[in-house]
Order: sequence, then C-alpha cells, then structure tokens
Amino acid sequence: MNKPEIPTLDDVAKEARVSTATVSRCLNSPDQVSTKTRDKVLKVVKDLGYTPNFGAQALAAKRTNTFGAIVPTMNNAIFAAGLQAFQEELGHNGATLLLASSSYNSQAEEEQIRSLVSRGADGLLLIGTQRSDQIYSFLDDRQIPFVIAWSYEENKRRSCVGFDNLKASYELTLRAISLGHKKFAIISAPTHSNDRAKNRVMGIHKALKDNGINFQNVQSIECEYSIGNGFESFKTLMQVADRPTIVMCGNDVLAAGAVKMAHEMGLKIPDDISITGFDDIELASVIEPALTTVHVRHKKMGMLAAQVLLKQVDDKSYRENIKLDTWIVEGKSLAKPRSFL
Amino acid sequence: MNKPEIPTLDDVAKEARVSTATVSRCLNSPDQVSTKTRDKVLKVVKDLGYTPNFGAQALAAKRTNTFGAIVPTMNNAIFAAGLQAFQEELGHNGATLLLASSSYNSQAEEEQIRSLVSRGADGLLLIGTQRSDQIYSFLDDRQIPFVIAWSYEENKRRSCVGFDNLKASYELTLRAISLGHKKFAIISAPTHSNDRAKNRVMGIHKALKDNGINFQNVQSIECEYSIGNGFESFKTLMQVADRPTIVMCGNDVLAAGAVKMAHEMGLKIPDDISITGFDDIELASVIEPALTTVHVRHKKMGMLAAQVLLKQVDDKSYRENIKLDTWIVEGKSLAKPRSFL
DNA sequence: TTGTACGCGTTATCAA
DNA sequence: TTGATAACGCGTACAA
Repeated sequence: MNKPEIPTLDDVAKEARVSTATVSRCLNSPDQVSTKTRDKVLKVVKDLGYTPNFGAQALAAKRTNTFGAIVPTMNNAIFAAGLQAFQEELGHNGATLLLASSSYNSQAEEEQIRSLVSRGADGLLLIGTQRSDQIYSFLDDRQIPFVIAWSYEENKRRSCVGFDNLKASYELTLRAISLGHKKFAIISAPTHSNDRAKNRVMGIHKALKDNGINFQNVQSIECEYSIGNGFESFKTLMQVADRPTIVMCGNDVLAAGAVKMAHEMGLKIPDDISITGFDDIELASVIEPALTTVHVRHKKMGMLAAQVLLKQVDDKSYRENIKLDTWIVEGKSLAKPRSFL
Repeated sequence: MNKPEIPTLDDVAKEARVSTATVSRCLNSPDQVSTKTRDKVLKVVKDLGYTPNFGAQALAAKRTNTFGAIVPTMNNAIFAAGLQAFQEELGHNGATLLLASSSYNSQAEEEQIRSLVSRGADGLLLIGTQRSDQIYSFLDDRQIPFVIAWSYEENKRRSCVGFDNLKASYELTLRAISLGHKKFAIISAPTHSNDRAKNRVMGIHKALKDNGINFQNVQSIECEYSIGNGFESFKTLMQVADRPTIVMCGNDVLAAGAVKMAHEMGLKIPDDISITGFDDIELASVIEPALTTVHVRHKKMGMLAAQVLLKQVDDKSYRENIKLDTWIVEGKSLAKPRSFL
C-alpha cells in the first residue's frame, strides 16, 4: 500500500519504449508521428492514466490554457449568463476559466488582474472600459490578450464585445417621452467608475435634451445594484412635492426593488408611476408587472468574447470590436402617465 | 523599443547581489532572512516589478494556490452568493478560484473534475454528494482535498459543509399540513442525479406519511431549474380534475415560474393555491406575493467551505462535517387552503 | 519519423 | 543567515 505515484511523461516513454519527445509529440502534434507508434503511445497513456503536469507544461510551453475573468459581482444574475457562455466556449476549446470578482472596486480589480496574470492566465475578460492607464499599460507591456465586454468602443488598440449602452438607454427614454412622460427620475449605479452606468445615464440626459426637456433638475440617485438599494432609492425619489411620473433604473435589479417599494407605497404601476429596467435578466419577467427593459444578448456576448480572446492568443496583434444589438422588451411597467390621460 | 522582458528571480538576485535562494526566501519565508537583506531584496522586487512565474512555482512547489469549483449552473442565482463568498475567502488566503459549470450533467462534471485536477487545482469544491465511485476514488488516489457543499452527510471519509435538505423540506411541509393542506403537488429538479432535490422530495413524502396523508398519488413533475419550467409545470399540475391546494417547488426559481403561471390563470395566491419555494434567493422577496421558502445560509456555507478546504490542504487527513441550520421564511404564498376556511 | 539534450523559473536540500 | 546546486516535468531545437 505505497502511496499512489502520478505517472509522468518519462513513465509513459519507458513503458512505450520511445523517447519522451515522441510521447510529447503524440499528445501535442499527433500528425508528426507515425500512426503505429502513436497508437502504441496513446494506449500506454490511457493505461497509465497519464495527465500532463500543469506546472511543467506551463513552464515549458509558456501557456496555460486558462483564461481569467474579473466580474464586478456574482451576487446577482447580471453577469451570470454571459459568464456561463464564456466559460462554455472556452471549454469547447480545451481552456478553463479563472474567476474573480471585484465587488465594483477598481482597486480590487487591478490587484486581481495582476494576480490572474501572475497565475499564468493566457488572456483576460474584463467588464467595461474604465480603469487606470497604469493597468492598461501593464497589460500591454506584458502582451496579455484581453477583451472588454459589456461596453462597446471604437478602438483599434483593444478588442471589445459589447453594446451601445448610451444608445439603448437613449431609445428607451425616447419611448417614455413619446408616451408623454416629462418628469423623470433616475436610479443608477455609481457612474464615476462604471462606464456602462455612466453611458446609460447620459443616454437618458441626451434624449431629454434632444426633446427640450430640462434634464438638469432630474432627480438621480446612485447606488450599487441590489434590490434593497432600488427599494430605498425609490422611496427617497418619491418623497418630493413634485413627483416624477417615471423612474428609470440602471438595471433590472434596481428596478425590481423600486417595484417592490411602489407596491408598499400603494402606487399602481404603471398608472401612478412608470418604472423601467435594463438588462432583461430573468427577474424582469417574473415581477409584477413585468418590466419594460432593454434586452442584452448576454449569451452571445460571452461566447463571442471567448472567441475573440482565443484568436488574440494565436495572433497577438489581432483586434476586433463587436457591437451587439439591443432592443426594448415591452413589459407592463411603462405606459402613459396618468396626467396625460 | 525592444520587447519588454519579464523579470525573473535571477534578475532580482543579480540586481540585489544575493543568490536566488535568498530572494525566494524573502518572498516565501521572510523570517529566515535578516532584516537588512530582506529590505534590500524587497526593494529590488518592487523596482523591477517582479512577480513569480506561476508555472515554475507550481512545478517546484507542487502547489498552485488555486482551487477548483464545479457548480451545476451559473444561469441563476442559486449558487452565486455561496460561490462569491467562497471566492472571497480564498482571496483572503492568497488563493484563487478556477470555475466550471457542469450544466447538471454528471458526465460533464467528471470531465471537469479531471480537468481542474490536471490544471493543478490544490483542492475542489463540489456540489452535492452524488457522483460515481470512480471519480471519488480518482480524487482519493491522487489525494486531492475536496469539500462537498449544499448537502450534508455524516461521513468520516469526506468533508462537507451543507444543510439537511430533507429536514428543511420536512418542516416546511409540516407547516403546510398544520395549515390544513391535504392535496399536495410537487415541482422538483430531476432527482436521479441530484441528492439535494431527492432529499427535498423525500422530506415532503415523509411529512405526508407521518401525518397519514397518502403520498403515493401526489402529482410530481421533475424538470431543471428555470422560471420557464416552473411556469409550464404548474400549468400541467393544474390541469386535473382534483386540483392540489398547494404546489411545493424544489427551489425559488421554479416557484417564481409557478407564481407567474398562477397569475396568468387568474388564480389567487394563496387563496386559490399555495406555492412554496426553497433557497430564499433574492428573487423570493420581489415576486408578488413574496414566497414562503426555506432560508439557506449561502454566504456562510461558501466561506466555511473555503476554510475547510484550506485546512485540508495543510493536513491531508483533516475532515470536517458542518451542518448549517435553515429556517422557514414567511412570505405570503403559503396560507390556509380556501376549502379549509 | 524519432531521439538527445537543453532550458524554462522556482523551491528545497545541503553546506558553508 | 546565506549560497550552490539539484530537482521538478515538459516542450522543442537540433541532430540522426
């Protein structure tokens, strides 16, 4: 009962009576080996249950086949579907995912980027564009391939797979305006370090401006995405003399909280107040009334991000900017304001 | 403009005029080095921006400081909170998380276990107890530390951090019975490869049996966790002559779908039909009416799982079985059946 | 097509 | 307290 030894390339080589080089080739570039020896070697590999040692492989080949992703949060479902698709696409290509979450803290994100890189990540998935020049040049210096998701930017130097947050938000706002809304309020994620949130707010402002509605005195609350925060923020926004007729939320989670508070306050949605979301996560369809929100193609985004990233590993100079379309999902939470009836 | 060179231990050693061994010690066991040389070395480390090469470290030290987790799904929030806590606790200890999702496919899970192990995971987090003997002995043979979460079992040979799914479900059922319910229906995840789902169903059956209610002809539908499946299944369950007065769902996601269908069918909850969930994810509190469900201490579970796993890495023979408590969360979706009024 | 032999960047043992 | 030096297991020129 001696402790189980994990077989190495050497063991396989000896057993198969070939050199380690041949075994290595059988595994990594099978066509350079004669069918006969290959079959022989692969049988031994199987018999011994050989699996390559990761560290040694990484050291010698200078690649790990692992990719890092840093998401702002795993606490709600915003990134879940995209991440799952990303992971699956990596899996199809024999790669695995290293995951970290930054809790929307850019300091933490930087540390995690460095950590994942030093852990040998072949490439990274990052959310949004907003981070220090320092960390971008760290990545550039080390030639670490990375893809930015959830945001879109025209940028020859970086790859991104995302969508136009500003435009999507602009269009949703236009819809509200066309229904007769004039008094807006906003619940958003903190905009200073979150370009998606910033663009979503800017989209609203732009639409208002373009339609001659003063956006300077639109009440706006910034808070992290959580149902509880949406809940509280909505209450605050309603405690004013001249109530808004619509509260636009930076994402569905906030909107869900807002809806809940509206119920508690006895406000009818959408008669007394309209509420909109963003992201179209499953949550949006279950709450009552279903949210009018913006559909984002999360799965497609995750899958494409993985594909772009894999291409960049093969060709370090490869860059691609992909803009996915979004569309408004009609729920029951947005309608004409009562004053307009 | 030559390509940027990544500094190695050697570079640091030369620059600081010490041996590589000393540099290594400064980083890994600082107290074995004199304060003076340590300061000198660490300064150079910082100046050069040195970070250890992961592959080399893994190869030489036989450990990677990365841990693998395989969750059944990332598509909904069931595992999100627990996973985030797990990841954070690892982070506090300088370790990172390798994540894979099996899509509730045990075949896929096995492959991913092997993949993560061959990628040098120091330990694994697994969900539930149900998997082949083969894969368990694979882990034992290689002496890979692992912790099972979300399930609890008395087992000296394995560690687990979970809760008693059967008991929690049993108690929720008792509550329903005490309110007067006699006609039950169940929507559950597939029970053949999911011990949590199986135990939850068994808990219901046991409670019924213990109270003299025939559980043989309780209608039961098995489907994967999704709002859509809950939606459809609920409809099916209601298309019978003798409708149940309560539908107990294997988790909140299914329950949310059931609630949605109840609305569409014009059924009042809980007057016409009671619906219960399980897990107490955020979703449970936002839907209307709020779900009566079972609270699971996801965060605590994730954190403890990480701690147990880390202990097992230090001491391969360490084992711990932790049972967390659960409790019923009172929503508005469970009440006396109308027939009982 | 196959084998030899070196290098990858650390850690750890043993001496000094 | 420090320094030489031998592993660690694999990939890959280069040679045969």
